[in-house]
Amino acid sequence: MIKNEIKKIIEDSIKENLKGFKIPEILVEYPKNDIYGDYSTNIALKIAKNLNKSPMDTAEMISSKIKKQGVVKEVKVVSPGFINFFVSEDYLKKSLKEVLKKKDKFGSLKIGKGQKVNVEFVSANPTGPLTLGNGRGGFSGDVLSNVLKKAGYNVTKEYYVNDKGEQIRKLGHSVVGDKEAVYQGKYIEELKKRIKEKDRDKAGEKAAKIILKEMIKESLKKMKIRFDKWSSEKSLYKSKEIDKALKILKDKGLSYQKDNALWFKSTEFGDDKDRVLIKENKEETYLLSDIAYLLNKFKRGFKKLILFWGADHHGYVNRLKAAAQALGYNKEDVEIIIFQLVRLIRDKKEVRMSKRTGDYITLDEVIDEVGLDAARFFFLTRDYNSHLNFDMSLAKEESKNNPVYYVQYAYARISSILRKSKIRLKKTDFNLIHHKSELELIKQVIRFDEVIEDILKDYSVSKLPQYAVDISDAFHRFYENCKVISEDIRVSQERLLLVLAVKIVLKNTLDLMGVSAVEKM
RNA sequence: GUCCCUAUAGCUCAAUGGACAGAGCGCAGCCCUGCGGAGGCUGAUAUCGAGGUUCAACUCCUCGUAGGGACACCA
Repeated sequence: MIKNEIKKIIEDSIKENLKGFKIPEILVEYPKNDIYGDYSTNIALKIAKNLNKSPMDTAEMISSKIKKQGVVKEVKVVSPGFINFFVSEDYLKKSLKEVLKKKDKFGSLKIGKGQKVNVEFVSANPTGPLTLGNGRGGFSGDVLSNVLKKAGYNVTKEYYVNDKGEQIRKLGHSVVGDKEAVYQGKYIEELKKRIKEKDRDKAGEKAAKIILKEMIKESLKKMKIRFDKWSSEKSLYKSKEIDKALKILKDKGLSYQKDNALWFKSTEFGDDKDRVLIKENKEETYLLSDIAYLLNKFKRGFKKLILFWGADHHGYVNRLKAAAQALGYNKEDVEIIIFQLVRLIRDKKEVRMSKRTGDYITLDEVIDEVGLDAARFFFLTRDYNSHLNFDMSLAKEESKNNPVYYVQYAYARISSILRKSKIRLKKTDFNLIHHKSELELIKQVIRFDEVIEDILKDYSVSKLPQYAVDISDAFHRFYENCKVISEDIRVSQERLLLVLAVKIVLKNTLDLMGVSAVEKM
């Protein structure tokens, strides 16, 4: 990985110049403008003050000890103190050969060291069809899991089913159709026809099962999301794990009785108020089962728990983190990713998505209308913090003219070229590659593993579609400038190998995103 | 009232505190005697407001303004 090699070079130089100096995190970035080279660092600007030197002098000092060999072709110090690196062409070509050698293994990292990670996402209550919000969390969780696997983690994708309690009871009311009915919509009408139970609780349970099996699981299939593990709230009661969790809290003195209810002293761990575990009516709260579930996950050996929650659950974060600490685990090992909700616009008006009013568009409908690839790409491109507006008409319009097609078109073009060529591809040192657009393309190709590493830092899967667009962009430009298949067999052969490398990496990227790589379109 | 998120081009979104703020759609043009024109190339248009921190602020802090969400013995 070139980025890390450069980091090492900088580190070595600083060590050589300043024995015993405590080096802060060295940041290596891609300069926006290529006159500033391929990689750049601001380290001199960062440490100059501590050294009582000017940033320029510091930068000069660091760069003077860097030899122009191997990866580094040129080092330039630029005001106010940046050190810019130009990567040697030979090194680029060497890295390109590595891509061709490793094929789809390129980009696989060992950072995870096989550590067990649990990623929980969607986990929608079985009370209705999946919504756009579930789509956002679902695609993000799925793709992050793929990236973690690629980085060497042992990942379990998990769905937690709340098949017990208040929501199910409300569902029961709705199916039976009494005064306390809350859910509406076509699916409730369907359920009413199918479920003859007069007992609300039984009706609710039956309905939940049907919804989970026939609606949610079917939607997930459509979304191409496969969970490794399904956990159920009810089973936590059956297995007595609820009691075990309760006992731990009691033994640690972290629960107490008040107003005929049992409370959890979550304030001891930074929550703003204590929370109820067992209500006055002797019923357990969801928090209690969530605590038991947390314990269950840790007991299964996961070192890290990642959860995808919609912004409406934000207030719940401190509670769960408090619970983790109460059980004796680190709150840092519970990573809760909050994504902002999706607003749906139809006919220029906002459509409130609510299972309770029956006024919503299901995820299924959206996928059917815009296509899975476009839907995935659309959701993945947005940052978790963006409050995105999903305009149905726009989405349909864009589905024909979407960045995803730009990427897929690049892939189809590549496939077409490779199909067309009859030249046998042999090993090469790429001595005939020198055009700017060729070199730019190589730089994009070999950057793939750096993208994976970057995503691990903040779990932002949106870097993936961005990268897919970047590499497609570089390819299309290369295509305009350089004819791949020509009379010159030697040039053709080298370019074909470059195209093959692009194909390998692009396929890899699309696979991680769960977007199909099509040979023809 | 308290807490969280957001405000960037006409629209939808990018930009680990960095060097002239990037894409797509839309708009004004140009490019097929060349492997897929679903492409390439030009151009126009943007950081909500006021202070502050910093060598450097779309990014961090404070105060506003506007929008979304959360504040239960609901999940």
